[in-house]
Amino acid sequence: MILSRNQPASPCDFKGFFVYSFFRRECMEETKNIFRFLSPHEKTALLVGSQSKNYDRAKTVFREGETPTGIFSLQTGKVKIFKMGNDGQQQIVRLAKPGDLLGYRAILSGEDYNATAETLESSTICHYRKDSFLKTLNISAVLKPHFLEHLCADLRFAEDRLLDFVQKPARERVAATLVLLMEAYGKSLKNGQVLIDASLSRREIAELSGVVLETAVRLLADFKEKKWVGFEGKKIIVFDKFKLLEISDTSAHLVSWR
Amino acid sequence: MILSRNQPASPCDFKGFFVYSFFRRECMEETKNIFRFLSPHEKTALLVGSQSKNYDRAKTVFREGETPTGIFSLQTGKVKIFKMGNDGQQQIVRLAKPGDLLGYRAILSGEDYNATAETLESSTICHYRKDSFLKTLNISAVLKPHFLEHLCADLRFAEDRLLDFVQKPARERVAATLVLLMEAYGKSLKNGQVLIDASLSRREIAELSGVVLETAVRLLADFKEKKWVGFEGKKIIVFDKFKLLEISDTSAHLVSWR
DNA sequence: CGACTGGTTGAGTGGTCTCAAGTCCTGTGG
DNA sequence: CCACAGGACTTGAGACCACTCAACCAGTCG
Repeated sequence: MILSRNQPASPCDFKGFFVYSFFRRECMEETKNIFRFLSPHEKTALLVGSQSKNYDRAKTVFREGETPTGIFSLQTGKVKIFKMGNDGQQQIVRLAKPGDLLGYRAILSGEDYNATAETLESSTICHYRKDSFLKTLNISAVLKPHFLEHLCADLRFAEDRLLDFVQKPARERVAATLVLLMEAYGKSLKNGQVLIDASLSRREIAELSGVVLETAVRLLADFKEKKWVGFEGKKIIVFDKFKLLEISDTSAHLVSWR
Repeated sequence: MILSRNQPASPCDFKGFFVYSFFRRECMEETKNIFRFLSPHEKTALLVGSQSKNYDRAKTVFREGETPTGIFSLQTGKVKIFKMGNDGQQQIVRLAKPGDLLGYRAILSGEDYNATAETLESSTICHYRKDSFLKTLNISAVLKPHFLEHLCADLRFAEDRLLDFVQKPARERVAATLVLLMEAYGKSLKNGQVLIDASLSRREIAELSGVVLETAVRLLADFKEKKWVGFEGKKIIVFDKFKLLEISDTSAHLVSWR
């Protein structure tokens, strides 16, 4: 039901086994994630009921408070995971790129989603059914260690970010956001420049940085004026990534605002 | 080596098996944590090299950047886990109470500690050796699912807190800290009052809240003037927990206070 | 053409920080 | 017993960063 919220059901859904098998292939052979290391037997278990689906830009994959029906794998495209503050202000907590899994925390803890996932551009996402996934998790030797490690990494990331948000002023947080975007979606160009290959609105950059829209606009304009970044349509090119790294790591109040 | 940093080695260490067996009992039979559900065989594996140790107040259990030698279990006492910002400002990321495990994330991810653990009062802490723990993790059927769930809970906690810190003003963050302290260390008194049974300095409350010392002082004085809390020596009594919950606007899980 | 969305810039406000000057408390040594 | 040092805590004054509010511009879509 979650799947059908944003997209009409695939026109092929009713055609039975042949199409079903087609979905299975999409959800396994084109995937870059951990599941490609599963044994044939485990793959079979996992793929029961799996479905691949296309989403337009700005479509909701799952929503905070909903009960999960399975786990998602981002095959192509980009997705943001955000939480809604009680004043309506969104805070992006994570970015996903192809190969990333989505919604596994809710499945593993048996809770409802505590964040919302929305596509940043048109994306292909695979959905593995909850029972199939949990069954595979139990019989597989690689899956539990993988998720243990992955959760550890997520936790470290979240706690590092916590520190950043508490202690860093807006300027450093926006610089840190650009660094984060380089890591997630960056493509290296000539002479050390990096293209952030994602079309993010100013509001989304603000929501990543934990600042208000106008502040993000002003700081980006300032970065541009200083020739650290440039704008190419809706995309950002980083001219001086070392400067951004320096700013984002510098402690509060030592930065001069020339 | 970490263990011997704060406390001299136990005078009984050299006495061989008998004392060794004594440590084992302390590290298992008096523990409240997940390990009590292990089978005898698994317990045996886990307890190889385990040691119980007493720490005075304000002693470091492990330090950010160090390489872990094992996993810790807090038997009695209280411990804070904090990260150091690059301006020297500390940020407390978690509080531990008896039964909690410490340092498992570093072990599970194979990284160095990325936070420091320090006792808030004199505590008894058990240390299980890394190799013993990892071996037990592999042979046990309950341990991996337990840690998966636990990491999920930690991650949820960290992301919820991230949102709080970004979006909430100082007043709400300090109120949220008091709610957090009630959940961690609260003891119910008559007429719905709650004693926060921990001697925290104003600085520590500030570090929990992500505000500066003076701001924490001012806001606590304000809460006291409004008769929401009172001070009993270095401990805090919450007179009106509903008011604090309202102010902090937190989605606290309203746990029962012992 | 107007409505609308996304972006930009200006002005003013206020919350939180810094700095500084105290006060209270506790332990120590004379 | 007092004197005193040093730490924790408290309070005041001022600065400043980031927020809100508001106006405006540039596209785009109907």
